[in-house]
Amino acid sequence: MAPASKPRVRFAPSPTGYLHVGGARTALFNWLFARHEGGTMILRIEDTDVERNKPELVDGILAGLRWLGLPWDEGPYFQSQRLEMYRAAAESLLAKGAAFPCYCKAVQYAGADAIVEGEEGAEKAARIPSCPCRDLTPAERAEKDRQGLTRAIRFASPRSGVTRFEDAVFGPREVQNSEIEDFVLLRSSGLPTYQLSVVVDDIDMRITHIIRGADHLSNTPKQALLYEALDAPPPIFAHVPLILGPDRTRLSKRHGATSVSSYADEGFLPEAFRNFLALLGWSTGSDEEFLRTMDLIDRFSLSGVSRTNGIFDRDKLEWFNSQYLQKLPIDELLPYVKAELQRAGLWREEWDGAEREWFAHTVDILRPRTRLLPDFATWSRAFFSDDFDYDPEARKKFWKDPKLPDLLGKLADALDALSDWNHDACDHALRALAEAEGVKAGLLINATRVAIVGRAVAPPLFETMLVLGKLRVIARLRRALPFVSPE
RNA sequence: GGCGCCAUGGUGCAAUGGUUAGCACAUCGCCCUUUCAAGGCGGUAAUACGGGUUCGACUCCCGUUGGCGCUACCA
Repeated sequence: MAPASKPRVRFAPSPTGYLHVGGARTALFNWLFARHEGGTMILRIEDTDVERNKPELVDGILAGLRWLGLPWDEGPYFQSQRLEMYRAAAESLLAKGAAFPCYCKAVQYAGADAIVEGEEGAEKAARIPSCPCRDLTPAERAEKDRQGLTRAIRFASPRSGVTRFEDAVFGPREVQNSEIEDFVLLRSSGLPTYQLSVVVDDIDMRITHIIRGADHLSNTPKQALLYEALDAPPPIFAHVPLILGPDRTRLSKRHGATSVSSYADEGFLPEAFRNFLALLGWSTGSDEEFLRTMDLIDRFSLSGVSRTNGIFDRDKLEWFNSQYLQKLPIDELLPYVKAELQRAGLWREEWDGAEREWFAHTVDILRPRTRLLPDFATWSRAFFSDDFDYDPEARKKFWKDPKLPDLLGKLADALDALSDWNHDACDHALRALAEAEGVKAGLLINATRVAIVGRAVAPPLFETMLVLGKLRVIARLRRALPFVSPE
């Protein structure tokens, strides 16, 4: 047994788009694995494609990882700053004869689909193209160089035999080398392709486990070949299944919100998001679902990763969020609510000081009804501000009875006369009035709720009244009277 | 087209070759109830299809179908 060194993993996004849910889950799996194993997670930005690369997106990706709560241990490294290393590797491969210069124009060699579209007979022969430049003699190469032709460097794939590698999720794999084309390592621009840079970096950074999307599975044999050609031991690969949209196609912009930041904006809790993401393509093997981050770290194992592509289920995500909104220790939740109220311009500093207990209690009675953070500032607004309006639907539903203006006025008086402001006192006062007036308590309760919080949705009335306080309740009741008259 | 991967309710996951195929989301109903939630209880709903192997197959093998991926001087 080799001395067990701690695993080193990396998350390697390319800045061609924002951090989407698929990338987020890959990052999460890497992070969970590293934390579980006591290893290291490296962040590397794969920005070798100058055409598509958008440097300004890097900040967004970093912000997404921070919001998700996935701090990396090393990096970020940028491939664009390590170009010399890739060129040197390509040169050494060239020197060894494991690679060769290619003088073809890029368009001449643009993918199998283009090549196959010929006559029927030609199809089979054209399958795995092998670049003719591979067989050029030294003299011919010298001649091409003299002509000043631009050259790319291609890997000279073995023409027979098989290539094997180990995948922690998909098991041992092997492919026929005849299926592997002479892929480009260094473009004619001198910039490396993904295949080269990823292997060179993973070797240089001593990566032990490559956890990435299954879309890379088919290309892994090429990389296994490169490890061999570079005299480096291959790492353990772990390809995780893809996340698809509800229409079973790859997640993309047309599926609506796919960027992590949009979920942050919508008011999801990062930990709920993590819990949801972790269970998409991985399970503990049991039925447990509510797993806090410590639990996830504790149980995470590559052996629990599924091989089946999964569909992003927004409903389940929301369910997880509502679970966290309800089950989190109140002190953990408060900062999020505070931030939400600040965002809505409703925050008051005393809720962090003298009235902290009031704030905690109010949030506590509100939270069973919340699903997203903004709920605290929208339908719960009246709990944090005197400036609120009456929901038209609620008015329509609970302010129908023509006796209501009169009744609510009397209720305000009765409440005003109370010497003690507590749940039972309010309860008794309201019910006594209902009985004296010959109406159901429910009529008064529902109408009062709309009057004091403006909505049909709120915690139980007397708890609401306690939290609002006597003065507010009475004032709001009287303020509502002119509006209660049914048309 | 070629090569490869995958296949359990609508969705996400369970089930040493032997269970009435389990859990959760969604959905429907009931309970609770002062609105809305939450919570509790229950219902509808799945092993893609066809062949094998086996006393016995969701599980192993083959084929078909379907989905996905790769097949770029993208990553």
